[in-house]
Amino acid sequence: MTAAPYDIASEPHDHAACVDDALARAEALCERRGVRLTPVRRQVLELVWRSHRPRGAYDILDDLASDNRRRPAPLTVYRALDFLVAQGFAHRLESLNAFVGCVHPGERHPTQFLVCSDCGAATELHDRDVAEAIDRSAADRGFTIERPMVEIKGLCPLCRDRAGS
Amino acid sequence: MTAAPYDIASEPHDHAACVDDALARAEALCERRGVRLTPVRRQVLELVWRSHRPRGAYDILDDLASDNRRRPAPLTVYRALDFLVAQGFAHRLESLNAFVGCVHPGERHPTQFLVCSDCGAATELHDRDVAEAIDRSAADRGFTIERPMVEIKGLCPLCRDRAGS
DNA sequence: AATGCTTATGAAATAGTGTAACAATCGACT
DNA sequence: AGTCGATTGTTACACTATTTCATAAGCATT
Repeated sequence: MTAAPYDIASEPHDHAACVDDALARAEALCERRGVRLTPVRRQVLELVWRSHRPRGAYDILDDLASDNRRRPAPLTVYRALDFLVAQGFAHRLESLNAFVGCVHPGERHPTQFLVCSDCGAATELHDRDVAEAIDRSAADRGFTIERPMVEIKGLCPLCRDRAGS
Repeated sequence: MTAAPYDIASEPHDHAACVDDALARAEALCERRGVRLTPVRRQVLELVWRSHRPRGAYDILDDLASDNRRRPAPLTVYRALDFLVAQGFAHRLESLNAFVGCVHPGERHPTQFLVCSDCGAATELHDRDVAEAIDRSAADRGFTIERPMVEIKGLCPLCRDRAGS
């Protein structure tokens, strides 16, 4: 039996399918929720999904500038990103000031990230034990959680192996 | 029996003693480690400790400008902050781009923060369960942790009660 | 004290990230 | 068509952080 692949974020895979899937899900969810996946928002979502590495707002802005005729204002990108995050289609990584597509759009579970400091890939986790430990810890202190933020920096298996060899 | 105070960060207390204590510990640790707590670094540490709310580098810079005759360059503050963080005398809160004094300088345990979105106070935790859950979660995926970052946004008990009443 | 080495600070410019304020436009519904 | 709310455009600005190069301060060794 071979080891299971670490994660889609750092394993080679059919990424075009990833993107198509993400766009299709977003479309469906917007329909259901009665919100609009406008061209700008759709395009930004696509750009966020260009890789599994978190991307800065200005990176995305540069892409928009080359894809389109005119360069939109930063605010345009930030507004689209705000929308995508609010709808759960993307996540913001506070420690990187960057954004990455959400692999489980629609569901709203507490999320953690493993961020590789070498290749930059960000792996989205939904670890119940971590979430519960955080809930308990906050509750013990009478603290009401609004948004727990867990971003774990380190080396992904691929980069670790590469460094070790 | 009265309830234990929530935390020094949001409870009234003798803050001057807090600061004195922090400076004394830093001094002792620098001595032991053979590194220098220069005037700039000392002053920045003091300013980081002006409250239990995380402070931005430019806030600190403004304070330096009014305390001293001349306004130092931003870099001066960032270098001092880098030193303080490296020595474990202060923490950087990634989600706020801000810095706060470390309540347990010298020891190097994994740290979590409860950040009140209302009053801004940041409470430093060292919760073993949270740390271990994170360690397990990363280990399961072959991920080597360098720096786990846990910043929990929400309402501290004081602000929650105030909001509720 | 003079030398050379390392560490720390100063100064100026610039890069990177994010928002405020206001105007114009679009879509859905009377 | 008219109206309302949501979305986008435009300009300017605020905040956060680093690059580059120069200077100075501490320290060990002659």
